Amino acid sequence: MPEGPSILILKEKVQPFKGKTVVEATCNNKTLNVSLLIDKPITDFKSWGKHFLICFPDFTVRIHMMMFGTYRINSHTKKPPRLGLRFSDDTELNFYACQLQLITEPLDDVYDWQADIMSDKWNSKKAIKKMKAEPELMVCDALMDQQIFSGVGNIIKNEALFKTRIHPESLVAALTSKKRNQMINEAVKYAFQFLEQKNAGTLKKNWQAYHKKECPRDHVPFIRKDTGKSHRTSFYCEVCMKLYE
DNA sequence: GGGAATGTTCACTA
DNA sequence: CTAGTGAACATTCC
Repeated sequence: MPEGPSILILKEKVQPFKGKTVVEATCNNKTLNVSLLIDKPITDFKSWGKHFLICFPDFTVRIHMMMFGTYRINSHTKKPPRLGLRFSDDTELNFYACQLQLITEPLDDVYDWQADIMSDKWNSKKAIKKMKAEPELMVCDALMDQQIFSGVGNIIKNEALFKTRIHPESLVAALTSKKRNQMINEAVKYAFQFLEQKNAGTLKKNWQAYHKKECPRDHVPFIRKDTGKSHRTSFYCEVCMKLYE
């Protein structure tokens, strides 16, 4: 479910609920005091990378889908939802297997919108600055760092590195500035392609690296390895992807 | 049944 | 104190 583009799709789908007032709210664990939501209007939906934000007048409910989160709009599954919202016109929103958090601070104090790769406030110069502050970071970890590239997940990481021919264990400081800029631009570009392809149902079909067995360029087996301090799986080709170190 | 997977945080140890 | 490890959560598929 996660990765930034999927959250944008969710945000788009719930637009009809903007302005509706919650008449009933349930939570299948104790992570959110749902009585706070009763009779409160949803003022907006926002997102920051993988965070989905339901805004109310005086607070925000943060939903993180983690690995397995799902949702249903105007329907539900057999299991009680982690967060279930019902409205007076008999419509409902249900979220499952997700992490909930109440945010009472102003969102501008909590989130650096310029770090969200899919936001129109995205600022690549700021990301470069953050990368320069951690020169020993491997690029696989840098891309997955939500404070630098909010919204990037393991799929976007693998596809962007393959397309730009950068070995995932390359060090940030060793990249040429040209290569670094290519990597950043490709991550952003692919995130939007991800969005389009997911909507078209062609996402998996278009993967060139993620979970692939061999390199489509060189037809040699991909290396599949836990990389970096994040220990997330990378799929890469030692023939065409250069290691900068 | 075991293992893996689009993710993150926290407790614990060396 | 810090870096690294393992656990925890939760779901579905093979």
